[in-house]
Amino acid sequence: MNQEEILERLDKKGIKPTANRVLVYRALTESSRPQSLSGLEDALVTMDKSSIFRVLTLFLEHDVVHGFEDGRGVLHYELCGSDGECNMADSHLHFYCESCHESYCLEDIHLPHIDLPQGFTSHSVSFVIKGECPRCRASHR
Amino acid sequence: MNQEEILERLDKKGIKPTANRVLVYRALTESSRPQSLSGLEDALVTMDKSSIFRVLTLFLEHDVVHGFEDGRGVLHYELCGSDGECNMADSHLHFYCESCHESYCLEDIHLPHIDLPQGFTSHSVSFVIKGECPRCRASHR
DNA sequence: CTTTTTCTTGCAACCGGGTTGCAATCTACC
DNA sequence: GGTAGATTGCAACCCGGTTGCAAGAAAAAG
Repeated sequence: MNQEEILERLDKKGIKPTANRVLVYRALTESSRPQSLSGLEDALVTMDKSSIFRVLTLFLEHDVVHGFEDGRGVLHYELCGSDGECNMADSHLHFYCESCHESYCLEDIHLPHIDLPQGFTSHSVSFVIKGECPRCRASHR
Repeated sequence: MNQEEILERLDKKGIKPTANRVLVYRALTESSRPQSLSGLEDALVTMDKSSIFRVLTLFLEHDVVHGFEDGRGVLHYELCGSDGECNMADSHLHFYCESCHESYCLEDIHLPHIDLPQGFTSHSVSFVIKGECPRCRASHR
């Protein structure tokens, strides 16, 4: 994704494209997997942790990215594919590798529908499978 | 559950029943819902946080309790029902109330089976629905 | 083009859950 | 009772996340 496309995407989501915001967006596009705050800190040495955090918070509010927990309490951020309104309902499963600490989107597996007992209201769903990814499995065998 | 039963349960799991361990166990039985470390700190003012933590860690290792994350990165502990070997496979869903920060066991809803893509190995599953519990829903309406 | 206002950023400090080193205490066994 | 090992409390630390603040950059007003 080139500079033009990034600027356009941020504009569509209603975000003023500062240099840092473009940097964070680019770092996310350049990674094939979702990134955590600390992963982005390593990738963006010019930026302060708090600045990255604030950009990510802004991105979350504007549905530029989605966040999910990796099952240890660490938030991972993935770019939202859609251009306009984003439909969280048909969201997919994530896998967290306990060996390399990377997370994976399992796009093909979408979240099962759950009927909650009477009185419970759902705001969001956290569903992550933890284990070992193919890469790590291969490397230490 | 009385003192006798607690001692017996700990013994069956291979844990020497010190006073503190019994205290933690009792606190867990007396709560109808899973507890977090900080919840137990409030309930057990005589014990130090680190002691509670070490007891819980021991309990986890001996399958006296199970832990799950509430979707904010905080671990909640629930007593394991079984006396002997505990079968994590038929584990159930949890609900976390974002309003009162309590978690609920939805015993009736067990985790769906997921077929992972080739090469991925699952060690554990983290599946929590976040939202508002009946109690909170009722209280602010 | 300068001034004013607003937004954005880096720094440092803080927060809370979790974790550890260590010395003091307790327990079990001789 | 005396000693070895287990258990505990305290203080300190770790790490991800978060905030207050003052400096710097950008946009709006004059």
